[in-house]
Parts: sequence; C-alpha cells; structure tokens
Amino acid sequence: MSHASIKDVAALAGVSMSTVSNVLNNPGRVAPDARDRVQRAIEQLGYVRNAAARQLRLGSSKLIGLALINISNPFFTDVASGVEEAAREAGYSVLLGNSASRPDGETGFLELFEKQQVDGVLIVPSGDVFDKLDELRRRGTPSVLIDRVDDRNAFSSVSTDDVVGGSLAAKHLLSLRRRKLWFIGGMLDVKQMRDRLEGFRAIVANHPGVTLRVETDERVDVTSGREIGRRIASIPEQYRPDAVFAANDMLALGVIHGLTAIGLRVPQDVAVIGYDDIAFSEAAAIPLTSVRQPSRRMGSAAATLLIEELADPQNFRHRSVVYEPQLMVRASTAASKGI
Amino acid sequence: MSHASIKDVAALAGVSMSTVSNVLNNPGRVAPDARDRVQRAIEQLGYVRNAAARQLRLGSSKLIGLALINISNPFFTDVASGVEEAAREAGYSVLLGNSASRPDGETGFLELFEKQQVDGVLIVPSGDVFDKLDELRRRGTPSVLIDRVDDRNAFSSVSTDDVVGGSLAAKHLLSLRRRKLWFIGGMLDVKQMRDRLEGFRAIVANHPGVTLRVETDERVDVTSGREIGRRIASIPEQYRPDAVFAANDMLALGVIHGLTAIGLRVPQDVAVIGYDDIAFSEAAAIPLTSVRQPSRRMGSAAATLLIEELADPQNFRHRSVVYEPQLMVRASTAASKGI
DNA sequence: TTGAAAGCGCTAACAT
DNA sequence: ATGTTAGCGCTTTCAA
Repeated sequence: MSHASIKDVAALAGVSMSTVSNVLNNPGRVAPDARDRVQRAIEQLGYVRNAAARQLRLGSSKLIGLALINISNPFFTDVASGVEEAAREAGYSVLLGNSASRPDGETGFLELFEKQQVDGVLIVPSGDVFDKLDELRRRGTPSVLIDRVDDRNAFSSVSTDDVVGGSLAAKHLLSLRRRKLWFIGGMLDVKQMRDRLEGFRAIVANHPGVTLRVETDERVDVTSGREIGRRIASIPEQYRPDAVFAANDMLALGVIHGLTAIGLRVPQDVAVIGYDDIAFSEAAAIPLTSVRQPSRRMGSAAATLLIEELADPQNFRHRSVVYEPQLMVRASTAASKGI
Repeated sequence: MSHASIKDVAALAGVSMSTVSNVLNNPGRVAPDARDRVQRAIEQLGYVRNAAARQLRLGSSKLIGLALINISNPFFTDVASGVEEAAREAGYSVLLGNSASRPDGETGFLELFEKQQVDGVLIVPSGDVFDKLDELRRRGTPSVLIDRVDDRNAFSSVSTDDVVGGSLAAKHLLSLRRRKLWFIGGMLDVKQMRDRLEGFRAIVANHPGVTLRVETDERVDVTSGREIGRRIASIPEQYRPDAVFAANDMLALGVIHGLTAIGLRVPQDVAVIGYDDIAFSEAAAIPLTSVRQPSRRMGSAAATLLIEELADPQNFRHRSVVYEPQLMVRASTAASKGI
C-alpha cells in the first residue's frame, strides 16, 4: 500500500537490489532482458525513488534553495523563473522560500535550506545575512547573491548597478525640467535602496536650485505607495513635488493611483518614475517609466554561477556579474510639465 | 569541515548518540547537565539536523508540495502566501513548484514532490492530473485541490464558485446596459475557464438582443490581453464590443492598455471587467472592476484541510470548501455607456 | 537517565 | 553481468 522500495522491485523482477539500482543509474551496464524485467516491475509497483535515502547516501540533494524577500513582487517572481529555468537545465530543482512569510525572515529559511541539505543557496539579501552565509559556506553550502554585491567579494553575485539606475532616473527627470523631486523608498538600511538614492542624489547635487526630499517607509507595496500619492496630492501646489522617483514599481504604481484619485495629472502635474520595470508597468493605464533590471536574466545567471561552483568547488573563483540598468521611458513622465 | 553529525556532537559532549537525539526530540528525558553539554557541543560545531536522514527514518518530511500553474500571476502568489502561513503554523514547510517552468508541466512536479517525499500535495490543477493524483494517493500521498472541485469528490478542495462569478460579471455588465459582450479567456479545457464562461453565458441567454462572442487564447497574460485590446480598438464602432469580461485580471489589465493606447475610453467606449481581483487591479490608473476570489484565504484553507488529513488519514472525510466570489466595482465599468 | 544496536532506502566498492 | 555488503545520519526499541 505504501511506497515500494528498490527491494520490492528486486524481488518482483527476480534480481538483486544493485541491479535495480543500476537500471536506474547505469542502464548500460545491465543486460537487456534483466533491464526489461526491472522496468516492468517498476511500472507494476509504481515505484518512485526515495530522494531522502538517495540524498543521504550521495550527500547531495540536487536541490537549490532560493530565498526571496517578497514573493508577491513580480520582480522577484521573474527572478525566480530565471533561476528555475537554469536550474532545471542542469538537473537541479528549486526550493523556494519567501522570507516575508517567516517571523525569523531570511535566517529562518537558510536554516530550513540547510536542514533540507540543499546543495547551494541563491539569495536576494535584505537584512544582514552575511554571518549566516559565511557559516553555511564553512559547512559546505555555497551561496550566490542576487540584486546585491558583497563588499568583501566573498560571494559571487549577480546584480544591476543601482547607483547608475538612480542616476538614470534623476537625469531623465531633470531633462524634463522637473525641479522639486521626491525619492520614495524602503528603509535605507537595505543596500539596494541606498544605492538608488545615492545615484539619484549625486546627479541632483549638480543641479543647483533643484530640491530633493527623501521619504522612506517600511512597506514598499502598492498600498503604501497609494497612501503617499494621496498625501502628495493634498499638498498645496507650490510645495508639491513635480516629480517622484519610487524605488520600486509597486510603490510607483500605487503613487500614481493615489495622485490621480485626487485629481492630479500624471505626468503633467507630477511625473512618476519607478524601478524594476515589472510587466504591469508597461500595461498600466498610464504606462510607467521605469528603470529596468533584467530580472529573469539575473536569476538564470545567478543559478548558473552557483551550479558552476557546485561542479568544481575547489577551483571556482567568485565572480560578480553586474548588469547595466536601462531606462524605459513611458507616459508617466513623457509629456512636458504642465501641459 | 563538512557537516557535523549527531555522532560528532555525541563525541564532543561525551555522551551517546541517543542522548543527543533525545536532547533534540525529548529534552525532558535528559539530565540537565548532559543537556547543557550537548547544547554547547551543538553550538560549537554548528550542528544542523540532516533532514534527509530524519526523513528516511521517520518516513515523513514535514514538507508540503504546492504546484502552481504560473507563479507570475499575483493571484497564485497570494494563494501561496496563505498556504505558507498555515503550513508554518503547523510546522510544515512548503516546496513550491510552478508548472509553467517545466516542459512536462504539473506531472513533472508531482513526480519531484513524490521523490522528495512530501507528506502531501496542494495543487491548482489546470490539465488533467487526476490519474496522477490518484496514483499518488494510492502510495500514501494525499492531495487537496485549489481553485477547482473534483467532480468525483475523491479529493478535498477549496475553490470559489466560478459559475456564480461569471454570472456576477454578466449581471453587472447588463445592468450597465451593455449589449455587445466579449468573453476573453484561456483555453476552455481548463475547468475554471469553462465555469466562468458558463455562468456568464447563462445570464446573457436570458437577455434577448444581447450578443456574446468568445475569444480564447493559450496565453492568459498582460501581453496577450494587450494584443486583444488593440485588436478590439481597430474594429469599427458598430461591430465593436461595448463590454469585455476577461477571465483573469492580467488579461483585463492588458486589454485596457491595448484599448486606451489606441484612443478608446474605458469604460465609456468599452467597459472591462476582470477576475481574481489582484492587488494591481485596484491600483491601476483606471481601477479595474473584478470578481474577487479570496486568494489568501483559499490557500490557508487548503493547507489546513491537507494538514488535518495528514494528522488522521484514517478518519478524514474529504471536504469541499466553496467560497462565494464577490464583485468589486471600480472605474473600469463604473460610468454609464457613452458618457 | 543513558547506551547499544537495528534499520529506514539507497549506492558503490568489491567479489563473483 | 550480477550479487553481497557496508554505511550515509537519524530515531527508537530494548537493556542496563
């Protein structure tokens, strides 16, 4: 009734366990007729390999752990798709965890991953997980960072240059003659946020007369964006920003909604630019200008890097792949001011 | 250098392996000082339980497999959040698979799940996986369906009444005096699609003079919605629909984009209603009217059902939980026709 | 309260 | 080409 084992298959096929194992792993080494009998026995019993036993024996699970901050942000699911694709091609499966769902966040997941004996970890770090990652590696589980470089270069990483991304956004807004800018983002203890702001600010600093105000909130989702949008809309015109750079698209989409709900026009009254360029941005009724990160490619590159390291841990040299972000100009900033 | 085992811990603490095991599983049964020594040894060695070995011994992995059609649809990630929450509370972890990423689709994932010895499976079935699920159950792995009922009532399920949902959409559109309706959806071999259409059509049938055209496409995402939107916009007014019911929100959002890009007004020229009510719908610049499914709740209910079954497989009676969909009226249909 | 030993299902080295 | 056997790390009787 329960799961059949290799032993059952062997008995039914009238061969030894190792022959069955060979049929599974080295079909070439086994005589055709024995192979056929084993195959039939497998079918008949509905035999399925027990990964736990295999893993225990082999010391490898052929599993990669992917730790995401927030699975409901399409940027991350795009990354995940890329990871899965590359992993599958190399014969790995992906154990997906989203830290938002755990009280203990990313650390909790890393522990689960380790217990499950994943061969390696892919992580989009938000908090400070480097100690934990170091520990993991000392015990033989390597990891690759996504969307974030490791300053000490102790881990491979795949990211987009967020400083450049921030400056792209600023240049674009300034070229549109916007002068009163807001940066809206998550907590600045997250490196990605800091970098985007840094790039943005550096450009603004070269433009005397242009003001920049920084607003941060713990939540970086559509709802919190909408609240900020409404707040902006209620500010008298002379104090109101004429452009907003939101540190991710969900936020930006929310801001537009909050703004327009109160009658402001985007981009005429307030231009809005986001970050990530998720699919919804292009399809929004006011298509969103956004700084694109090649999310899917980042995912597959990270997985590839990890798999390379797994294949030859000794000789592998850590690498940092940094992509250039790309400005996607759309309606949310396209028209000139005040028209 | 590699992973420390219970044996190493035992040696360092100067106790037997079983004492270490007891510290881990029945701390009460072990003398305080021995316990302390073991604890310290665990810390010092950075010992982490090997789930594979534990699983092999116990026959249970404390893992639930969740098979989703498409991880980039926020509806599914919301379901996943609900699942994770309920699972975590009960001490289970979730192995997440999205069938879109596999050439062999859901079946491929079910096989992975079985190999990984998940204790149970949660699945949003699209194709015909019942044979496979039957097989799984025969070998001791139960499953619960999400977003779909099993006609034979052989599996528990959690779903929303899609027929009612479809009729809600139709009634709303008709109350707005729309007469030329289009249904846009995925392939009709997917039960959910059929049901939504059925409910929609049943209402329309009672209204002589109202026409309904059905358009299906394999892809049900923003891009394909946009293409259809553009196509509609290019139709001369007298043949053009005055309302569209899209079978999910990603499609609907795309349709609106395609429509407005060519200068049509939503809802004045064409009213658009979606399905699922994902977060982006409310925040879209033309907020989308949608039939809401309680995605998160569906996820947690399904997980709860599965966990109950796992706890007492003998006496568990399959149950079908059916939620009522809810019409969320927003701007994409709100204004009357032609204004 | 603690320890010794068996065995979960699998693979691989070795023997035939 | 096939079989025998040891052992991966853990839990769990059973005995002390």
